[in-house]
Amino acid sequence: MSGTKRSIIVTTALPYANGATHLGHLVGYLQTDIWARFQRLRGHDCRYFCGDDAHGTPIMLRAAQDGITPEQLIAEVGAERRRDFADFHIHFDNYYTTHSEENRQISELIYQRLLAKGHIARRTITQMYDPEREMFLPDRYIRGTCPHCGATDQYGDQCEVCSTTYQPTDLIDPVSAVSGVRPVQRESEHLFFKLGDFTAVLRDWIGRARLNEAVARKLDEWFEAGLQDWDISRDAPYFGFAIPGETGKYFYVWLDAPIGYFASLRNWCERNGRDWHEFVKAGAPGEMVHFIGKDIMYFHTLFWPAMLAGADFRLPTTVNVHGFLTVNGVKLSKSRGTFITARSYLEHLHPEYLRYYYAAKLGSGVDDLDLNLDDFRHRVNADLIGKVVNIASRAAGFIHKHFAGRLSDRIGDPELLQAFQQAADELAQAYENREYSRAMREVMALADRANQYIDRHKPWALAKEFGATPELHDICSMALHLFRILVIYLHPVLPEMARKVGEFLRDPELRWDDVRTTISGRDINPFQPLLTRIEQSAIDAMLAANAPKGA
RNA sequence: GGCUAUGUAGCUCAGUUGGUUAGAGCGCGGCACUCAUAAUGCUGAGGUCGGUGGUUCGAGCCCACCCAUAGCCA
Repeated sequence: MSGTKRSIIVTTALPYANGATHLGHLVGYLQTDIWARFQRLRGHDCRYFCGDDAHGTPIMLRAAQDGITPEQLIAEVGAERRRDFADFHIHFDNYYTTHSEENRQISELIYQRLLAKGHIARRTITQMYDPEREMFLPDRYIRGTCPHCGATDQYGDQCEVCSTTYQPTDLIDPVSAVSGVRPVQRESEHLFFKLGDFTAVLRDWIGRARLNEAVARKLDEWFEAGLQDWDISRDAPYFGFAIPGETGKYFYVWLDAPIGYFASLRNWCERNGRDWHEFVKAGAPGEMVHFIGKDIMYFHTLFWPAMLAGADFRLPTTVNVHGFLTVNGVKLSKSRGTFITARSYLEHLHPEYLRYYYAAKLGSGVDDLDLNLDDFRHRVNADLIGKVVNIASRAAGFIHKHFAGRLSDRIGDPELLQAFQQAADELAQAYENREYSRAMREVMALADRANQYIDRHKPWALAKEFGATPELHDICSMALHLFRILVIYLHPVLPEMARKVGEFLRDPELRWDDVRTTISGRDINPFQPLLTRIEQSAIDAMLAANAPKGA
């Protein structure tokens, strides 16, 4: 146990319950899972909550298109998500859904508190309406000609050709993407959350939240522009929660989505005999850490903390923002074959390859992460198989052949052992600060030193010349001590490998502080291959499975 | 269009408050070794740091403009 025991709630942005999990999704979940596993290995209470973001117009329309109910759609997608995440060894303490009774209750509670304190305004707005489907249309469901550059078939909010932003009413020849008819303008009364009421509260919170510098700069821009009211209602038909005291009005999906973190937590508490208030009440002692992508900063750094403050809940400890994934330098795109689904990856490649590769490239910033598939193969093969696993592979044979599987009770090179142990603090700091790429570099530098140690002492030559000498015993045992420490350092990233190594060394825990001890004199099990190389053919097969149809 | 970021060897990335010949890993060449999942060790060749112009005794690191890329504009 390192220092005081911390109580930490972590979340990753809830995935929207339509469409398959892809490798872009995994950046956030793996970043979070590694952080949460690290905290647990250190002995802290760290609980990871997530779930499906299940509401909104896209899900309603997608279900209608598939001829099923929204409930059926989100159940199917939810089952897939759980499998995908579990197969990547992402461990949630609870994976729930925003379409739940807990979420309804908390959403209503927060809304009513905001309403009672005068933070809700009403205003009539004009929106595009599809007269055939009898529904208001979100901007992205209106297509038309860009008023700025004249490009045809553009979305209702922004032109993909000239990137101008505009209102859907500005489009030339607008068409409903749902029915194909020309939408009409129609008035409707909407409810607004008065975000500006929380300007001082938010500024104060941001000063304490240890946000990334780039994130803080972006926030400054938003503050300078002034915080505007947020439209939190949508008219029927809508798949979501009805707003209490209103007729035909529903909470906008983004209102109840972050509340889903609390719903997931509450559901877990109810099943584990805990009171969820102890985690979320104003002034609650523990930490609450959100991991999100850079596209949804506004929701998590302004709307969400303001809602919490207005409804007398605790505020987040911090919000960690990551960038987007590119594959071979281009963004995920079905037509370019870079939209690689989690499932297709798992059918051809081991999940821990990707966990390691992402870790090797993730820093604390908002930079995008490139999955370069050639680099991926070379890097994983060189680091994980060539360097790390190889250490055990080259030492274990001697231990079993000459020493009946028992390690020496002497330490071959105390100074080197100490150097490995002393890396713990720096590596812990790197994990804590989400500088995983730094941590991986340091671990691989240590792995190099372990291989150099073996080369310098040439156990194969000693065995050939002198047989089973104490020196041979010490050298090979030493290599395994070093290997064990490396695996502990990699444990948050490679939990399955750590488990296998725990069995191999008959040392099942392999927690962070175990680097301080050794397994001198212990009997170990025969060495089994822990991880095999990435073959180009596996990558080719995965790419073929995601290739655009007809290409 | 505005804003916030990013742009460093073939690839992926580090580069602390501006200061001697710009670093790492992978890949590539050479040598050694053969215990190991052809893995390992030693060694070498590759960048003038997106572009232009400034500030400074001195800039990858500051300023201006430009180009490319990403996200946001609720």
